[in-house]
Amino acid sequence: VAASAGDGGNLRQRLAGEVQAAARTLLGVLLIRDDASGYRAGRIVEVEAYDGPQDQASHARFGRTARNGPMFGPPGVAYVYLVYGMYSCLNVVTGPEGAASACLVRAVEPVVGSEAMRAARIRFERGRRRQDDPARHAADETRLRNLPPERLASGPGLVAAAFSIDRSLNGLDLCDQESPLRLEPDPDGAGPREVGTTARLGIDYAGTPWTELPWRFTLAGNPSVSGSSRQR
DNA sequence: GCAAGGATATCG
DNA sequence: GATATCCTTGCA
Repeated sequence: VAASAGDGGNLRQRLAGEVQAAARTLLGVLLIRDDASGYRAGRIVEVEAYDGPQDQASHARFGRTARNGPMFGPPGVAYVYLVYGMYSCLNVVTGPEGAASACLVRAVEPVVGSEAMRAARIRFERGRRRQDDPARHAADETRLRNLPPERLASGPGLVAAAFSIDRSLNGLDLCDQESPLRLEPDPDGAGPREVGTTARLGIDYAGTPWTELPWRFTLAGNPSVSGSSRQR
């Protein structure tokens, strides 16, 4: 990745450090989607840190594989993978090249284009089901049409659906202001804020101490943090 | 509590 | 090549 001028380069530099610091840096940063489905922007409010091959919760724990290649590359690049056969998850690669650390973007608070996000969620839900059950589709659409904006991207799979993210964006440079998916500083996010920390979710296989480390970071009290209805 | 769903890592 | 598992979600 070529060094780029301006904020993108600055952000990349801040992502190049320790993954926990990078995770805190990402909180409040704007995720921008600029494609044919409409401009969308949201504030990152929840991330998890994954710290390279020694971290037994990380995809890098088996070393470099066909899937996790971007994790070993330069910071500020997207690592997108498919989980549970149906949801894409967006990670921001962190640390110096070769470090294989990354942050999973778990929740985003919509700022601009929430209706485009809703439309993308509906498209995703339509395409998800193999059997075409019209009644089920109608129920899904009703649920999504009634969803409050702050719940449109309040989970890792939901972030991907709302921002039309799939593995075709794997390896994309998120710090390049020309990218159709990118990161930008939030001019309104510079104020005081409280960062919450908990253990990471969905990694029971990792064993101690990895399951217990407080490496999930949230903007405390933000309505778009995932699992407010089922907090762990 | 569990089904949906496909790629992945690992084993043979 | 087969199979257990997975950084999830929403409904029964």
